[in-house]
Amino acid sequence: MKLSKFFYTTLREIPSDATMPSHVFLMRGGYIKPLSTGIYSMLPMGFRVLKNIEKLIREEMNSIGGLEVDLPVVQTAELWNESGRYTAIGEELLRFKDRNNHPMVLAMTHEEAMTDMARYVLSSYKQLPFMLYQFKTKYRDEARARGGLIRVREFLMKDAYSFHASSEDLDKHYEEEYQAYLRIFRRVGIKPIVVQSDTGIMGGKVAHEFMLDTPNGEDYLILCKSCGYQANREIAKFEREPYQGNANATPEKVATPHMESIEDVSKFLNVPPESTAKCVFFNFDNQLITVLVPGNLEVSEIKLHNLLKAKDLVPADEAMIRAAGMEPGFASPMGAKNTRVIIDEGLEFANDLVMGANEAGFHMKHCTPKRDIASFEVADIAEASELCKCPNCGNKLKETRGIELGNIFKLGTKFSESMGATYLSADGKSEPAIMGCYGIGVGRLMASVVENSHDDFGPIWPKSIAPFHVEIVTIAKDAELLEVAEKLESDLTLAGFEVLVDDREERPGVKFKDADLWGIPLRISVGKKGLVNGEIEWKLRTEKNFEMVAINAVLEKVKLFYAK
RNA sequence: CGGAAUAUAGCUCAGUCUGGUAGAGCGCUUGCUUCGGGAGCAAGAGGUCGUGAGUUCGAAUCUCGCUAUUCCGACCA
Repeated sequence: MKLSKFFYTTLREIPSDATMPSHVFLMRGGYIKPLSTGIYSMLPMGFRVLKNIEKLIREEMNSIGGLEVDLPVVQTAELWNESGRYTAIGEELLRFKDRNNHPMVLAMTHEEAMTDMARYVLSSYKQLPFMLYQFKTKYRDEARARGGLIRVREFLMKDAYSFHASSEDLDKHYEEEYQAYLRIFRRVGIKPIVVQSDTGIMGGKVAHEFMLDTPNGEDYLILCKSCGYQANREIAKFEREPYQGNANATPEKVATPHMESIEDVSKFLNVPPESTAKCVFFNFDNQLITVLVPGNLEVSEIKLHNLLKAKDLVPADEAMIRAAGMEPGFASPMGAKNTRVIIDEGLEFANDLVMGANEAGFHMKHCTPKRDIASFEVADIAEASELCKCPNCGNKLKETRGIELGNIFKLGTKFSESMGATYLSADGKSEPAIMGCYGIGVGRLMASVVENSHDDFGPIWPKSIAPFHVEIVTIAKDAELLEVAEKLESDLTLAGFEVLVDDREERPGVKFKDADLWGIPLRISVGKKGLVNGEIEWKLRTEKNFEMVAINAVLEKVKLFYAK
């Protein structure tokens, strides 16, 4: 491909709205073009990378028995009603009406459509198991798209769904998917952190997320360096260390004027934060939920969400709190009425705590929940942090941030049951298929590769997905140089390599800067000086310096380079 | 959905406070000179100053509404 015939652009300056490296370079290199918030067009350069990633994922899906299909993006509300998700999902699901006034949706994922396809064909246990996958546009009406391709509204996703006759068979396939995912990420140069994750409104039980470890990540991960426990902070468990003081001391009211935060109170009373109890209020279906966690920790809204099976959970307003007999800022469930009280596991056996006195300007010392709170439920509702210890081995936990590259998920029978994807078992009984689902965001992976592999000048694409295998740059406008470049191009192309020739009448500096933005693994420069000796310059994108190579040795050397 | 900000040439931005002929750099076109990490000179093309009202003799500039975009947070199979 001659650059003069290619459709491309590069930006000299950093787009004003780009902050993350992947966003900056994908814009500057002319890979993507924004069309609206979180909606991007792919230019030829970007599309080539995307297609290469797609190809690589396809190979791995086929290698574990996947069969590629294609499902519609526009679907009926009716289909989504079958699974119950038409009402269960909030505004993230884009709803609209067609000309006949039928309610429709833009698919944000394809469990329903895939289950629909499965039930059309499935009738006997003899057909199981099978795994179907596709590369398909998803639309999610994200409240806040950000970071270029990292979090978008419309995106390409590989989504796979497997169907099984037994949970053992699902387990077996789940492991195959897990290994295939590791291979996919390794092939693009990423070593993911695999964490246990929330199963959310998908139903199901076990789920893992594959995360790129990066400070730019949106997800918080909790890791144990000694035993390998890894979980998304949303659901991470940790060992509780109930505060133990003087178990026999009885509650005593103390003045704490204007001390509304845990930090203020613990400093003022000279007690450690973990000896206080943080009281947080939520409104769940107009019922007041009072949550109590150790003062040094935060409430995990995800855990609470899952515990309550809540769709809408919002902070309670002051009037509601006062109506239950509590005083915001100085609150505790002691003596409270008309509220459901949930306390974290870490407080169940704690004693001698400082809690609110439900009177402005006062707290109570020496409180023991078991004794002093009339009735409560105990649950795991505090958020893990670096202050906590590993639930498995008791060592100190670490926190890091990550970008979710993909997830795998044991769905179970949520969809097959509600939608009737059943089969007759060997003993003639009708059974719902047991399902798993497995997703990878293709565009997000493309951006993540850049996050993971770039320098100050641009992306450094791995050989597996680079937009071209080789870029040939002519160093001066000279017919002879172009002839050599063209000869190399045709030799390499015949050998199956994809070659970009920068044949522009531009100064070398311009060409080199652009080459860096395109991140092609191998750059061959054809210049007058080298040509005298029948040599070209061989430079890897990963290296700073180049070496001289005889023109007639180039083809073999390229083959060798790409064989590795 | 809360908080903050921005909207002027293809891109990055100045001009707005203090109303009076639409600006710069880069990019683009043409010519000349250059030619190894985003060259120089010269001449050009390119903008209903997001949008709608209002104030004014006069609005990019002041006032109000709307829209879009970005950042922080909330939300997020």
